[in-house]
Formats: sequence, structure tokens, C-alpha cells
Amino acid sequence: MSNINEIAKLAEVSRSTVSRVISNNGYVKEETRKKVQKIIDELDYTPNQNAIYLKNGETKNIGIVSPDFSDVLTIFLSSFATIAKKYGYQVTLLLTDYDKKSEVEAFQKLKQKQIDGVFHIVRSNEWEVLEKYSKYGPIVTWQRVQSTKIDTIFMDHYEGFKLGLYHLYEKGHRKIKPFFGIEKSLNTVARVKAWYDFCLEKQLDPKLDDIIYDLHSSNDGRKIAQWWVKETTPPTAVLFPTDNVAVGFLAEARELEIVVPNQVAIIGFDNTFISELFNLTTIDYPMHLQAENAFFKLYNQLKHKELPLHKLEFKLIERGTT
Amino acid sequence: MSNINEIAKLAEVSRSTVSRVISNNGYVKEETRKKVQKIIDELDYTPNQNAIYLKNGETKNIGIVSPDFSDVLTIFLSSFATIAKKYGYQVTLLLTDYDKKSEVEAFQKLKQKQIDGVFHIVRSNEWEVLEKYSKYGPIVTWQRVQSTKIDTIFMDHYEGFKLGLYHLYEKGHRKIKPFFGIEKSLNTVARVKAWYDFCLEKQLDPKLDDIIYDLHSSNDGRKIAQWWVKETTPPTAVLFPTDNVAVGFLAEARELEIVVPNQVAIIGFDNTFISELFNLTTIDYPMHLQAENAFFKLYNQLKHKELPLHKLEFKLIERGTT
DNA sequence: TTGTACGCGTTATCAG
DNA sequence: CTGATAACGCGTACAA
Repeated sequence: MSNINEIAKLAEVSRSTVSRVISNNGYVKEETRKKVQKIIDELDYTPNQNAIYLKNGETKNIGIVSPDFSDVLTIFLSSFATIAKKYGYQVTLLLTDYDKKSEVEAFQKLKQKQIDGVFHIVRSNEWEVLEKYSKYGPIVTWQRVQSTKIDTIFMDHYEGFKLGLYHLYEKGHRKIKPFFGIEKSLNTVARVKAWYDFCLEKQLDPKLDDIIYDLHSSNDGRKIAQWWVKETTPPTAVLFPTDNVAVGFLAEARELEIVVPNQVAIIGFDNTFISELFNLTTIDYPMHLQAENAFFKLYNQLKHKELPLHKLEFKLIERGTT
Repeated sequence: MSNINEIAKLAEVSRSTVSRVISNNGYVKEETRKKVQKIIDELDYTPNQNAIYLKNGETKNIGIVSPDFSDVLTIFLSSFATIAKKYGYQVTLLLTDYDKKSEVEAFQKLKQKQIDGVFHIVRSNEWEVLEKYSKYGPIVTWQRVQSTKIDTIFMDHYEGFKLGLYHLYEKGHRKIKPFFGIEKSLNTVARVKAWYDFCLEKQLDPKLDDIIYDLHSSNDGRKIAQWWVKETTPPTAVLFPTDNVAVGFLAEARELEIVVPNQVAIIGFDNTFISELFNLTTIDYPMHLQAENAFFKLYNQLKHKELPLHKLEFKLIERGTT
């Protein structure tokens, strides 16, 4: 494989001159430039990026650390990759499969200078473990966290969830049942608080003891539908933690011949493409802009800039299930 | 940031010795090893991978080149990333957004030694353009291509499509309408041939002049549903090029009160998770195994090994739409 | 405008 | 068992 030395030799100039031609950096006589460029073209030469990385101490590569691929992540990924590319950065996928060791390994790459920064989706380890890696490069997470070392682009789900609750209330529902995701996540905590405050305000019973957590898959949604038909006095409206779960409910509801929204109103969360297909009322938040914000935060830290961030807000998308 | 020199100095040994300790390569007296290891631990030192890459001439990084993120790709991605990780490789995402220049740029990274190999999903440029990059590293594509330079993991869609056609025929359908994706793709060509051969065998009219191509999104499927209701003698069965399109049809059909499968039977293609939610009959092919095969092919070329490949075959998944 | 010399951080080779 | 030295390929003060 040809390298800069070879070009220099053939062009009868020094390495530095070749380097200048390539990087358009510094003065080169037009004549020399042409001579060098010709050799470069002839040999089809391209600089070795690893050498440049080593020299520069950066890789222009940002790692995305995530346990897996949900359809939510997909949106993040493409938005993030697109904006990153615009600023000359690549994106490396670091999947952890919910394994703590894998997650640490991913963060190690920061230390090993394989990536310049980390966009972190959902954690497996405790924050204390991950925080330590911030000294090797900027870390931005999607999750809600209070840390001086790890930055976040979280949106306050309290507001989002309330949007759904008020919507159902206005539609006349008084027997509302919310379901939740990961119990300990701060987003869930915020949603539960929204539920509680809502009940207080509307003088409803929050039934905090009966709260059900950890719904994730569409299968979980199917199970809720099976539960619903068996209830003697089932809720007239249900809020799900994600579109995915809601859609599972709808799929099963069809088979069980539950009529939505007449018998029960349904609200999802995320406004992913699937919600449109199921004509599902849901809470939208601008994942696209969140992903861009994530990149901007990383970029600002990396380059000591102050690129402005997008303003983010929740929106209720009313469709056929309410 | 600490480097090997610093460790060497503090441990009062040479760089070489430190290197031996790190890589477990060569003889080191137990006593010296401990002394060095202690300093390494104290300084929390990790070798700079870029230096190692430069030295080794490889990055242990494989690029996935794709125009965007469909849900199909999602499955590929996670399967590929998982198996790659098992063999010590990372995965870098190279999105092209259907832009020819972007695609070339992605392949350039092979030349620049930023990635060791490429897993290529769907092309934008002509094969001749991409082929040239094979001399810089192995390239495996998902698409069907006849090339000595680019390897492929394609499955012959002829078989898959026929599976769907026979299924409909057995169900008694004689007025069948197939729709297709990218007209020029070899997969589409194979499917059209399957359609033609099927018609010939069953003495049906293939109506080759009326064939409709380029259906991709679920919106395209919606449009077909709108077309269907207006027809005076609509087909009794429809084959769609992907689950995505089929599901769009189903979503719209619901609103237009078309009864599936009584009025019209529907078959998708891909068996993605969404097909289960819509209870859609579809053609399954093992994307997971395909992705692993892609990695094995790259790995075999990279390491001159002969890891065996999975055997792949299509399967009809009968659900509620036929 | 061009060239020299050195450093980036690592490992492999060879000598001892 | 250990150390000196030469690569890997590039960028860049500094000198000319």
C-alpha cells in the first residue's frame, strides 16, 4: 500500500510538501502542487486515517451505547448519524445486550481513544460506574440523571403523561388505568407522580398499591388485553408506557373483539410509525431533535463551541383510539 | 494522558517490558510483571488503540453501508453487531441517505484503513463503481449480484415468492395480483419470473404490462387499498413486496371497511415483528442467519479461515390474512 | 516556498 | 528474561 513517503519520492519533493498538498494547509507553489497531485492520482493514494488519528489524538468517531434495537432507537440512530456526519463524525454502534460488562467495555473505548464521545441510551450499570469514564471524553445520555459528569437530553415525562391524562379526562373518562415501564427509572417516577397529581386534582383514587410496572413488549400489551376482558368493571381508558405495548393491546383486542375506543380508550407514548398504522392516539416528542441535541452537546464539549440546542416539547396526537 | 513510556519510567523498566506485560506476550519475570502491573493499575492506564491499529494495519471495525434504517435493517444490524462482537469486531454505521457520493465516501473508508471490511445493504451506485473498492478489503452485500469481487448473501426470492403464490392458489384464488419493489433489482426480477412461471403453470394471465413496481412504504400500501375499493372486479388476493407495504394496506382497509381475508387475501414478505401484530400471512426468511453469514464471509476473507455458513430457506407463515 | 527532524504510542526484532 | 532500536504513516515546528 502506498504511503506518503512513496508519493514524496516519486514527486521528488519532501513528505511535508505532500502533506501540505493533501491537507491544503500551508503554502505550495502551484507547479509543485500539480506535480504532487498527479502522482497521488496515479497511485490512487489515500492517507491512512489511523496514523492521522494517532497524530491528532481524536478519531472523529462517536459511540452509541445501547442495550438493543428498539424502533425508538432506530429513530435516534438515523437522526444522530445524519447530523454527526454533517459535522464530520462517524457513529459506532456499541451494543450491550443488557450486560453490565459489555456496557463497561463500551465505555472503555473512550479511554482507549477509539471514540471521542459517547451517546448513551439506556444504562445497565449504576451511574457511579459510568460517571468515571467522563474524564476520558464527553458522555451524553438519553436518560434522566442528575450528574455533573454525564450530560442528559431527557424530557420531563411528567408533562407528557399529564397531557394524556387530561385528554382522557376531557373525553369524559373517570375510570382510567395507567401502566408503566421500568419501575426505577426516573422517567417512570415522573409519570407516576403525574398520575398521582392528576388524581389529586380531579379527586380520583390513584390506587398506588395496584400500579403495574415493567411493560415493554407488545406481548405485554396482549396480556393486558386478556386481563381487561376478564375484569368485571374494567377501566374505560388505558395509558400505556410505549406505543409498542399499546399496539400489542390493540392487536389482541381485535381478536378478543374488544371495541376501541367505545369500550376502552387507548393512549400510547412515543408516536413511532407504528402508532399511525394502528391509528393510535399517542404522545409525541421530538426524538429527531433530541438526537440532534445529543450530538450538539457532545460536539460543544469536544470542540468548546456553543451550538444552540433545540427547544423540545410534548404533543398529544389524537387519533382513533380515544 | 498516560502512555507506555510513562509506565516504563515509573516502573523502572523499558517500554518493551511494559508491552510484554500488557500483551502477555513473551517472557517476563513474575516480580517485574507485578511491579509493572502495579503502576499500570495505579495510573489506570489503557493502551491507545489507534497506535495499535496503525501498527497492526487493521481496525477490527466493520462498516455497514446502508441508505437508511428500515425495520428490516434493524434485525440485520443487531444480529450482525452481536456476532461481530463475539469475534472481536466493532460495527460502524455508514448511512448514505440514497446519495451516491455518500456511498462512495463510505467505501473510501476501506481505503483509508478506517474499516477492515464492508457489509453493504442496498446500493445507490452502479456495481462497477463499488467493485473497485474490493481491493482495499472484503465487501459482502445483501443484494443479489454477480461479481467475483463482491460477495453476496442473497437468497433467491424466486422460491420465496412462489411459496406465496402456491399458497394463494391452494386457497382457491384465481384472480391474484402481485406488487413489486425496485424494478431493476435482481430480487424483483426473480419475483416477476416466479409470477410468470406460476401463471404459465396454472394457465393464468400474468398481465405483464400491468405490473406495478416501486412500492416501499406503508403509505404505498394505503394507496393500493384505495385503488382496490374502486375497482369493479378487484383481485381476490394480493401479494405485497414487503410487510411494510402490506400493513399499510391493512391499516387503510380497516378504515375503508374492506374485510380481510374474506374480500381479499393479503400476503406480505419479510416476517418482521409488525406482521405478527397485524396477523399478516407472510414469507419468512432467516435474516438473523443471513446477517451471521455476512459476518462469516467477511471474517473468512479477513482471517483466511473457513467458518461454515448457515443453510437458508424461505418459509410461509400462515396467519389471518389468507 | 520547501525541507529537516521529531513526535504521536505501540509492538517486533534482535542482541545480550 | 530484558532493553535498545526500528518501524507503522502522518503532521508540524523550525530552519533554510
